[in-house]
Amino acid sequence: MVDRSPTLRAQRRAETQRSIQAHAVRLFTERGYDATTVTDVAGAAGVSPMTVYRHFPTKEDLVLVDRHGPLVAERVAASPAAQPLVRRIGDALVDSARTLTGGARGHDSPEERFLLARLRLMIATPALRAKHLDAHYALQQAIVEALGDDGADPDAAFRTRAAASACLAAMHTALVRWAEDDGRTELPDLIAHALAAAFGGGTGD
Amino acid sequence: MVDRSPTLRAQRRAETQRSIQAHAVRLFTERGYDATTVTDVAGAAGVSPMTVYRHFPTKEDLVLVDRHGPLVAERVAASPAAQPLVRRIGDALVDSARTLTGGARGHDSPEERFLLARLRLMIATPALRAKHLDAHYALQQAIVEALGDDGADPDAAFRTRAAASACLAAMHTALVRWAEDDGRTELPDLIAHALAAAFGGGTGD
DNA sequence: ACCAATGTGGTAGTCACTCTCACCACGGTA
DNA sequence: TACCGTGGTGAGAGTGACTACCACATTGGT
Repeated sequence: MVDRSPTLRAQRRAETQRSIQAHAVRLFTERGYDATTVTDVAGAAGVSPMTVYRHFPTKEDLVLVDRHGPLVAERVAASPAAQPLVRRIGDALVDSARTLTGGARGHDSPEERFLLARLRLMIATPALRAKHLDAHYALQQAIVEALGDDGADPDAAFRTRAAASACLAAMHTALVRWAEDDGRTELPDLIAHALAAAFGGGTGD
Repeated sequence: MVDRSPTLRAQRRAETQRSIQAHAVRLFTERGYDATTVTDVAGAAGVSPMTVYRHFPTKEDLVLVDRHGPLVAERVAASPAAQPLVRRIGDALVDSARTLTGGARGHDSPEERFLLARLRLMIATPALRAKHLDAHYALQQAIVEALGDDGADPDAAFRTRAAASACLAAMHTALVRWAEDDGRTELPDLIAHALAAAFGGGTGD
């Protein structure tokens, strides 16, 4: 027999992980991030504080949004190499945001709303701001690798890194604005606007 | 009555503050940031842990470099308004770096070396990376205010913020490279290079 | 039915950081 | 000189994030 099943044990593990994060985000939005202890989260999820740390290395990771990486990397790699770097990266960021927020408004799946709740929590909570900025580091690395500027020429990697971090910073400005507007504005459009403001009018369609 | 004298009391306060930070930076560079406790720093400076927290709200603030703000703001405000935003901000960043690192090499004052030690510590220590990125937030705000885009048009402020954060992110890439190279490269030149990579060749002289 | 792997809980501990109370040197005033 | 108010400091207890070590139980393969 080929072991096709997700081993049922892994299923349980994934389920508790999902449960912990769901309860965490709920409590954070209800009481606030600082006012909620890890023990509270553990209690709400019906597990011990230990288990929380087994699944999420830090309290901040309970909110961290990590799905951008592969998506952005894929888009960047697929973008036409003739375009300037910031254009390629900028378009990838806008496209990814469009995908993650569900393209046009209308079909807000629960999963999608959960994603946006985490994102807004991350941006609106001062204690998480630094971590969120730091998270863009991983994204930057993913972009550099996707563009293949990683190995040979260190200067090419440096310049790619500079362009990527600049694009991500502009995007972050858009995220902050989006969180402040309480989501009334369309995130992809805001990102395109921020990129245009930083790199000139040609980046966001 | 306005108390005009430095009051000798304030002098003592400033002195202990200087002493605490000096011992902190020394211990951090010797043993590493994580391996040094606040109690260690307090002991080395001959004060109680309480006193450390009275002067520096967090352990991270013992290393934080805060002098860029006013300097960059001043340069940005003085730059010609005809230039595009990223050019004005970029030039201000390069000029400020040149000033803070002592222009040409040669006259490394003790104070200046201390500044650079803190800066390198800040960048090379993973635990401080997030804080350092977060510190650019204050810089970004200073730039927005210096450009006077703060009040009337919210969109102008947004675009300025996007441009400023993008410039700062590019600069941060240069800082990382500089720290990795152990200071062998000239910081202002690296910043100019990073800005050029992100915004096109016209930004760094 | 056995055994190893793995997810989990408990306890104790470290460290950053806060709060509260008391001390005392410094500052101006009588 | 004597007198207080202010402000920098110290000591202690306490909270919360996070870790290390050990024990227990369930799962998965033999």
